[in-house]
Amino acid sequence: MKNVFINRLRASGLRPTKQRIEICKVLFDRKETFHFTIDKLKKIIEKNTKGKISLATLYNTIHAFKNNEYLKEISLHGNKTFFDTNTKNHHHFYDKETGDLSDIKNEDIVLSKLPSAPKGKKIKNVEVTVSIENNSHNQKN
Amino acid sequence: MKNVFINRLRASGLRPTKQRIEICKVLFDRKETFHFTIDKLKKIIEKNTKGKISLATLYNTIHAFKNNEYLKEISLHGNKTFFDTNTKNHHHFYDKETGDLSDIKNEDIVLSKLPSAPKGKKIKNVEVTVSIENNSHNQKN
DNA sequence: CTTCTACTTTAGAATCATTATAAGTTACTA
DNA sequence: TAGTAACTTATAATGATTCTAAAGTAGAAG
Repeated sequence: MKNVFINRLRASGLRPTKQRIEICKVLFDRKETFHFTIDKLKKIIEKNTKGKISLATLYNTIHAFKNNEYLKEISLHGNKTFFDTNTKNHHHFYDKETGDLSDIKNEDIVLSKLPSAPKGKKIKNVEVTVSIENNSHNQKN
Repeated sequence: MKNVFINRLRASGLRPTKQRIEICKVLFDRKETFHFTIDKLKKIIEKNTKGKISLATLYNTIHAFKNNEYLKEISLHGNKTFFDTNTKNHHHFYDKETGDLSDIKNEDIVLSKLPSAPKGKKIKNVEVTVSIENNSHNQKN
C-alpha cells in the first residue's frame, strides 16, 4: 500500500509528495526487479497516470531515491543511465543491440580472485557486466 | 615511428591522414596503456600540437579506431565515454570521485562461476569494474 | 484550523556530450 | 595530373541531463 512508501520516504527524510508516491508505485509495486532509464519511466508514468510528472521532477526524485538506496545506478556502455530497483549487490546481462538489461544473482557469479585496491583506496563494490549478443553473430562454423 | 601507424591504418582500410597519425602518436606512442575521454584527448592534442584537430574528426577517428580494434570502449557510471588503448580482455579499477580509471590484468581476476547466456544469446565478453574510494570513507571504527 | 517556511514541482532555458550536415580539402588510382 | 571517394572541418542539430526562477504544497507552530 501507499503507507509503505510514505514510511520509507519519511525514513529517508524525503517528503511523501503525490509525485513521489506515484513514482514509488511504478517502481516498487512489482514482483520482479525493474530496470529502467528516465525516458522509459516517463513513458510508463504517462501511460499509467492521468496527471503528468515533469521531467525535472523525475530526475530529482530518481536521484533522491538513488541517494537513499532505493535504487542503484548501473554501469554500461552507451549514453543513457540505467537504474535498478534491486539495490543488493548483483550483476547484469546486457544486450547492447536491444538495450535489454537483466539481473544475474550475486551467487551465480563467483569471483575467486580479486586484486587488492591501490594504496590509500578500498574496494567499494564489484560489478560484473556480461555482454551478450545473438547466437547468429560471428558464428564460427 | 610514423610508419608503424601508417601501416596499421592501411591494414584496416583507413587512410593515413595527418590527423589520424597525430592521434596515433598521442594514443599509442607510450609504454603504459592509456585511458581517456574525447575531452581529455582534445586537451592533450591542443597542448602537443600546433595545428588543431576538430572535435568532429576526433569523434570520427576514435570511432574508426574502435571499430578496427585499436581501442576498446569502457563501461562506467557517469556521462562520459571512456576509451582504452588496451584492447585485450581485462578489467578496471574505477574511482568515481577522481574519475581515474586503471587496468586490472585479466589474470588478476578469476571468475570461477558464470551463468549461461539466455536462450538464443551467447556471451560476448565479461567485464568487471571494481569501484574504489578513499580509505577515509565510512571508516568503520 | 490558519500561517509560515522550507521543501517540491514545474516549464522552460541552459549545458554538455555526441552526431549529422554540407562544403571544402586531400589521398590514392589510373 | 585529373578524377573520385574518403576525409576534415565548422557549425547546426540532437538528446540527455541539470539549472533556474516562479508557483505550489507539506508539516510545524501557534
